[in-house]
Amino acid sequence: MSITKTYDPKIAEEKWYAHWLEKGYFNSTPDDREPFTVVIPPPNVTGVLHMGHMLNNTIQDVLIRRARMQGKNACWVPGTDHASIATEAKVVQKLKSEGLKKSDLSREVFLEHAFEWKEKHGGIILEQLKKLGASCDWERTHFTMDDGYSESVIKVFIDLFNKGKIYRGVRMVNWDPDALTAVSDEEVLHKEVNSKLFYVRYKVVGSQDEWLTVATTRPETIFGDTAICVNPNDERYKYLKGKRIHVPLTDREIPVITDEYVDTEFGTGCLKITPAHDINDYEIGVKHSLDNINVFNDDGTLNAYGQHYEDMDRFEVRKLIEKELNEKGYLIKVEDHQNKVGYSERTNAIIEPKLSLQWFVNMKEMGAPALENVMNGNVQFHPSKFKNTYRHWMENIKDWCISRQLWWGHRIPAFYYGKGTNDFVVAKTVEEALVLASKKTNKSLSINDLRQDEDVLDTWFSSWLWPISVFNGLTEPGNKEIKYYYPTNDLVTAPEIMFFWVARMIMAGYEYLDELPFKNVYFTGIVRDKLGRKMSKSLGNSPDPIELIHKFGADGVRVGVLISSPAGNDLPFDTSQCEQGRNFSNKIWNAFRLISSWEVRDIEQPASSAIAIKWFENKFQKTLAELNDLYDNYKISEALMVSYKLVWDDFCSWYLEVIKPGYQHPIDRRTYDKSILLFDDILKTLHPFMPFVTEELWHQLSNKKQDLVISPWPDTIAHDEGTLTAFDSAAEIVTNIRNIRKQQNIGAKVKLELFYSGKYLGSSEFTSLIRKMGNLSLFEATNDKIGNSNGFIVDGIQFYVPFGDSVDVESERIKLEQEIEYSKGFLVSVQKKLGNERFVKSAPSSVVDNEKKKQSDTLLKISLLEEKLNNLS
RNA sequence: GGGCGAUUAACUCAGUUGGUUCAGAGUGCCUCCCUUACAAGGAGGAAGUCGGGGGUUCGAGUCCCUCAUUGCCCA
Repeated sequence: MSITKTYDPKIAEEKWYAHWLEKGYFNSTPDDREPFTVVIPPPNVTGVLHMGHMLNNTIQDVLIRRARMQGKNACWVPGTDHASIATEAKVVQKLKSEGLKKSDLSREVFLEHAFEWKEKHGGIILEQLKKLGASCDWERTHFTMDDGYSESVIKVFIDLFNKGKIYRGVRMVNWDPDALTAVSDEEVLHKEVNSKLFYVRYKVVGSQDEWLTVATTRPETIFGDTAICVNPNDERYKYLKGKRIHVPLTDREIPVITDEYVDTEFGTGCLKITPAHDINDYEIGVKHSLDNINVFNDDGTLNAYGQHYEDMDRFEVRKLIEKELNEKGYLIKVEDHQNKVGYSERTNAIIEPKLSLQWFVNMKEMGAPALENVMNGNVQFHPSKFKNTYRHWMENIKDWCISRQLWWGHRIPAFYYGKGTNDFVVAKTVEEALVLASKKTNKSLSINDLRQDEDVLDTWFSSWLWPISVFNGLTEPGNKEIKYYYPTNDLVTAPEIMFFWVARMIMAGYEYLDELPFKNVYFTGIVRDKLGRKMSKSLGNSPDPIELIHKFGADGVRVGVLISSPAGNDLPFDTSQCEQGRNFSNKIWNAFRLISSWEVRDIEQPASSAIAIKWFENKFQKTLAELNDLYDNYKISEALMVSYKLVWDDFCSWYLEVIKPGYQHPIDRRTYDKSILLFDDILKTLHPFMPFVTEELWHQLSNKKQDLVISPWPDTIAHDEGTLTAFDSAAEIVTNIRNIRKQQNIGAKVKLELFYSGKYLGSSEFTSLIRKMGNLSLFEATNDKIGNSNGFIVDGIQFYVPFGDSVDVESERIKLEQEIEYSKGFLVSVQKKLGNERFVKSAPSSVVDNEKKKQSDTLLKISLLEEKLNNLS
């Protein structure tokens, strides 16, 4: 039987994923076992897998696979969200390429196109996750616009409305002039930009030639000015009180008002107030009962108030109006200026603050338990530093604008029967609405008198119910599944989603089930490229995950993304990490190849093998305990590193090298059988990270009744620290011998003699191991001082390797002198400490004893080294 | 402008309540080796004033103050 020299992931990946699915290992139904539930942060239905998903989902899969092996009923619920704006934009774009305009279509026809799009592209990302090895329960796949799910969204809207927690009102919203919809505060990105500050003079009404100068970044909003505001404490402008001002380019006159809001230092200290187009101005407008003049159309062009600029874009107008103001003598000067401008996260359009009638969720009441239960640790954040950010946001939370002027999404279940702001009812169906409306108006209305709200709900207004609604917790309250799986265990997501989603899921949890939605939140970092830039499609700096999987194998890529991504830290990604992962797969593969090449016979077990087994069993147990601890603390990349070193350094470099029989020699059965069991345990602990190669080898190593994916996680038993330290001493001796070989240019095949003076007790049972690994012909105690030899000290014992033919006394002398010098320096520092009375008095006795031991050890070492030096000839 | 982090080797990060030779790991780098599992490999090695300064302490990478740099969130 020949086994390929390098591991080929493709075969194993296809074979085992299909097998796992066929066996239904990923499917979960409630039973007696402890549940372990993870709901996927639903990716955008139109999305394709990017590196962020890779990181995120690999972590979830690691957690889920380990829980499954721990005997828990692991349930990972996959799905997608409908991503209102993003999807609608894509559909609009697609229609445009076919010569169709959204505005020419009816809502029904548009939605047909949208669903068609979703059917075609919606499943891509989930299929990609399978390539990664994601062990989701695919039978539970949800979509936020599925019937049952939609029902719960509408139900929650109605319920919150009836509780008075949802209201409709005119507010300043963030208007996206490209997408033609409002977006929430969280969907606006503020960026520092270079702009201009225009100094424009306004004439005082009734004066001959009296002017005041206003500084503004937005001269095009001049048509919407309804007041000039100065600080009441500003001496310069006290005389203006009660006067009226003429707005340039118009025939309007506006009052001068005073408000402490105005910063006397900024610009001229005179602020023009445009309540319809700036949130701060709006608030001042409300306070001073100013008019609102909206000068923009929804698409960002000016309306009739803009006079001859009507229908021209706001930024075009800014340029033209600068020219006109200048020509007509209104413009005093223009300065360069830096300010922050809001951009739409979805379309990158500059956000236009706009007054409009929208639906809001009152956050005050619902925010309280959501804040409290994170701060008190009921919901744990990993790493906990994110609690600060969370608290800051929750303490300054604003009401949530949930209406979107789109068609793709859950249509708001409000039905209007008149023109008044209050002439509506909220109901699940138009029939129910009719009953309510008739009651409210005391008139007999017909269905034709009712119009449903045209808008849909923010996508997050559906996905905040995700941990509940994937188990039908709202449509069938108290059902078996919601009782079993909820609250879920871990949520894995990016910090940028903390407010969009995490906070709101917690709110929904307490609002509807009076219970947290998940116990732990693991925040991943952002995946960045070598230059530190966030990986994004627009920059084109993100590798295609599927191609990476092709190249390095799913296991290799999983290792690659995990190896340097501690929780909450950004992941500076480089494909070389996947290469490292691939190499690791290969290393494991070759360990197997070595073992499987051995001929097994019933011969005596070498002492070196017996001790190696004893050592590795203890080493494995110690590592397992560490591993469990790291998992419990969500230190996933550290857990991987610990596993990596266990395999590479301990198992391959030491254990296998010790037990490896000579070329074309057989191995004894005891060692062989034990090695298979040890390898099995390793595969178990590696499985969550590298599911494919481990399952493959699990079966190749020996006949198994059970697949690895559902095999029990190894039990922890006490380990013997003494065996481990004894091995470390032995290893140190071997390393010293190798060092001497290297320094003296002695080949690995040349046998050496090793002598030691003193009592070598610590590692006596490791003698045979040292002989084998050091390739020694002799290893014994001596009372003679061996002059011409290379030497080293381990555990206070002097070791000698007599010089062979090639003698280099001088280099050995230098080495010894350096070592003595270092040891003496070290001794001085120790003695300084011990000479300090206050140290001896105040430090705990264990620490003092330790220093004393260091002193005596070092004294011994120095005397040994000096003796050795004297014996050189 | 307000708030919260971070700064340890060339890179990415560990470092629990201050106390063993505590200055670590992986990668990279250097040297030697195509040795009979693996060159996607083996053996060995160099590398850091723990951002600067001050303080508390017998003792500080760890606690406090301050400055610098940098990141994130909010306005």
